[in-house]
Amino acid sequence: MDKVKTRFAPSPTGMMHIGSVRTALYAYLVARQHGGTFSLRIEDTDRNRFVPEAAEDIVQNMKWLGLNFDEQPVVQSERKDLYVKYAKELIEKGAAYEQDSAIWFKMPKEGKVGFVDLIGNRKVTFNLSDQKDFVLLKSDGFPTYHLAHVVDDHLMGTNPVIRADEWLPSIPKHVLTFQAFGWEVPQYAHLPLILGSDRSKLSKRHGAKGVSEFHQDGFLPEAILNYMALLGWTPPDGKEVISLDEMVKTFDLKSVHSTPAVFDLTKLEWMNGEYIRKMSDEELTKRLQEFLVDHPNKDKIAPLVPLVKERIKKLSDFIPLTDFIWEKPEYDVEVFKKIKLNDLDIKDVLNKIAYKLEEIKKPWKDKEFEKAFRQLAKELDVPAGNVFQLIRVAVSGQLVTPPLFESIKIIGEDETLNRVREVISQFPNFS
RNA sequence: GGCGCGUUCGUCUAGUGGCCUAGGACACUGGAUUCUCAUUCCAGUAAUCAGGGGUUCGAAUCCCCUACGCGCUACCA
Repeated sequence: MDKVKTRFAPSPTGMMHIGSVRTALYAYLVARQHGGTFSLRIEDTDRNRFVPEAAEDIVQNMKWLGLNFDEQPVVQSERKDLYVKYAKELIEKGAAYEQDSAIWFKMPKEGKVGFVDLIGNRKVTFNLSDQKDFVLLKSDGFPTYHLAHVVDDHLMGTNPVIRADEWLPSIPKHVLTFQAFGWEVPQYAHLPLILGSDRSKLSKRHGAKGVSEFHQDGFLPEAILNYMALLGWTPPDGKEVISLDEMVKTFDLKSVHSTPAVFDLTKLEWMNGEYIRKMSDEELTKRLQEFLVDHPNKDKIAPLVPLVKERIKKLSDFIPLTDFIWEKPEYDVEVFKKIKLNDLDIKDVLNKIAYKLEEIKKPWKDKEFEKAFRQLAKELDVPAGNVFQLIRVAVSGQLVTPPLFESIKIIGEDETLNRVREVISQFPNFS
């Protein structure tokens, strides 16, 4: 391939969709690995479906994902005159005609159009007898996708054209239009569709959200990119967790396959967790602070980061896991009842715990703390884990938390003791 | 209906005529570690390669047919 130039060309009819990330990514990778250019084109020629905020949403999400453009975005609605000019040129050339104040392309009725798709090296042939004339320029003066695609990609020098598989049936229109202008037909790569769990085209009803919603849910851009890349392509060495830079080196359009892939949120979550665990504590802290913009204690989270790192799959998981650190939890008797203490009285055990806590020398140390309560467990003839579990619930109100000793150190000796006492007074008999 | 594309474990996939009685990852199950959860580590369940015909000494891999799925069939993209 010589002078590679790719583009991502979404239409702003809604917020940027997760499925389009893969199209954008592949186009980006092809450009980068060939030292070519990558650009954005906003295809806003359908005024009925136009959503004003959508273009900005797309630009922001591409930025967040790190898929940077090499030039100013092309906005089709700003170059209406251009399409009118070219549509008229086709009339002059006898390839188009005007009817009902729209300009139509005249499709030949005989012959075939064939081309070879970069994906899967598929040779596809269409019989022109199945084709119909189609509109190039609508009566509102805006071009259809077909005209805009041919004009823009010729003018921009796009090669190869990377787009979704749903465009494949339109190939005869596009090839013939390029030829009518006397322009070279670019190479095409039609990417297989991304499907929902019911195997139909991925859409909102599958719970497939916009990119910015994944952002809000606490997904990392690198994990999203990595996961989406795997939908249709496997890195040569089979290693699935792979950075953008590595992808640029090893990606190959020819090894992308032509089979539609089902989007699997569970695997994306796993991938996100992999990236979180791989990060340094400092980096994770920074990312969490950026994510927790309105969190009142975001400046104090650093000591918690190593504690939660292995326990969160998404940045947002941090919140429910650490809420109890900052403020006294709401207690529920039922939660206490789940702890097995043989037939011992919960309140009785809590009193003993409070007593021990007062006894332990401050500042509390992990080992002494642990030793003290293992001994208490022995005295009570209860598994040590169950005693720790009681303390955990008394301190956090929850059965699942980050490691107890470290959490308590962050909460502080006084507050810990307060909470245990609070529980004792709040539930006189635990029944 | 017409045209087109596609079909390997539940999902993403490896595989381009013999290394495949089909390998990996996610998920799931069991076990080890453990103060809960998680992480980590081990082990396991799971595809007669959509079905049927060929070609070949030999096919998941090549050819044909059928079935099924999806896409397109707009002055939407």
